[in-house]
Amino acid sequence: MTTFDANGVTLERIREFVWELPQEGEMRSPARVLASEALLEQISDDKTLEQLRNATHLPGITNYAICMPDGHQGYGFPVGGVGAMDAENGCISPGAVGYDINCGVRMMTTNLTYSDVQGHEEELVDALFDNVPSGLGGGGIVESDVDTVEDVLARGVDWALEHGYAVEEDLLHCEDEGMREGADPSKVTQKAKDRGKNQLGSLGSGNHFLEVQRVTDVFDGEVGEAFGLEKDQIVVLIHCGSRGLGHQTCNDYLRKIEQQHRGLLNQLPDKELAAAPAGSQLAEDYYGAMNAAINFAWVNRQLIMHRTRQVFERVFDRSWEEMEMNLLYDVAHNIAKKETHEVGGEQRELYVHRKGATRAFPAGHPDVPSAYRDVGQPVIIPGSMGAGSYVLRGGEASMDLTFGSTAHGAGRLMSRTQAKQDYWGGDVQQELQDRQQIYVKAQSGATIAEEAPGVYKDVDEVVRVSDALGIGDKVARTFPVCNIKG
DNA sequence: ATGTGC
Repeated sequence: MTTFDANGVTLERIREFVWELPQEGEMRSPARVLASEALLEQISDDKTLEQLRNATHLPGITNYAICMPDGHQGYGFPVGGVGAMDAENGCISPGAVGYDINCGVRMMTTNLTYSDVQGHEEELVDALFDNVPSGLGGGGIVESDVDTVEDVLARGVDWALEHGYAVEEDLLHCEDEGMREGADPSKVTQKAKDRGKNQLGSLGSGNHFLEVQRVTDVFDGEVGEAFGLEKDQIVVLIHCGSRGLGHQTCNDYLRKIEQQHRGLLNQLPDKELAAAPAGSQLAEDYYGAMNAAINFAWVNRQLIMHRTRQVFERVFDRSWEEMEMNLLYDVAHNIAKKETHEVGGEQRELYVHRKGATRAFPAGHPDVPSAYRDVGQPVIIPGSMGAGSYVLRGGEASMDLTFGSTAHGAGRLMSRTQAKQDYWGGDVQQELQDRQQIYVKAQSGATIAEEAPGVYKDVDEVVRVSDALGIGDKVARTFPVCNIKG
């Protein structure tokens, strides 16, 4: 049998791109890594595999703890990790959702082509940078009070529709139609709401960005047509999350779990995996608060998209409707959700944790919006700012292999600290412009260094694995035109 | 990811 050894963890090759860590000791399930050998090499000297093994200690973990092709180490649970825990006898873990609750991506299509934008790149990037709030701290598109935040937490994009920041079709092209059931604003702390009230409609920092892109390849014409994608078309990608509100919510519940469920915590190999037992009051409270933070993030991306439409109207002197600036889809890649999956021939209700992983439901699944039901849900996988992105569609194998999930990005190769030692923001920015005609504007040079293309894995390789496994199939590829970030 | 720590 072919094996792969790294950092005291031995993986067995099941078949191409499928590697298994057999169950042993205190593990409650085996673990699986979905990767090529090249991608495995890149996680062989950090804590990714150890964290994946630790995740199998969580109560109620079902089938396998799974690492997507873009996986890398995170807080307790790998980024690129999927863990489905029994919703009655298992648990829910904030560290397996991620600090940035409903960090996610949306893509907006247009009827502009690359030639319409060429020559206007600098004007466009400046206008976007001046009008879309970014960077650390406060200042959003909507300055709200705590009452407004509570409305947003409860209703999600429905709030944006009522206030003229969205049209009906935007809701239909969003997971959960932009409103998570079970959101309970009363379970979000006052401190979290205070942090969120002046951040509605802001990108934030780190890997968050707004990027104008052009479609360079359509691999599947039929699905491309269903998604409204054509070669040379201009699209806009928005990547951000729930800002300080989600971060505070994660932190608040980690502390509460540490206080109230010490027994379970002491059984786990890593304190960062802190989990609330399914059925406990705290599990219900976290789920209500997390769902509310999910709604906040959806409104955040909606407001940024609304502002982007206005910026394009000014730059191109046409209405956004005329430019057909429609939402293709919005995907969440840091969430947990109660879902029903077939396990060993029976239907089971599970808390599916996707941390740096994207839902990838195939054609025919009732949760895929009707516009895409025949082809599968759109999956958006951003690469680095020098590489562009992919649009996939949920693959037939995802329900069997990954609880309906695939990758969420290229995946980091090195820490932010290391990145700042290796790169200088201004140089990276200049090179992108000179060599690839990509215009980048950021609040901080340090952010550009931290997000330099060289700190990311090869998104082509990540997507190759997803496509080959049939969990997410290639539909189209894009390349950056201009990018704004924090 | 983050008013850039526990």
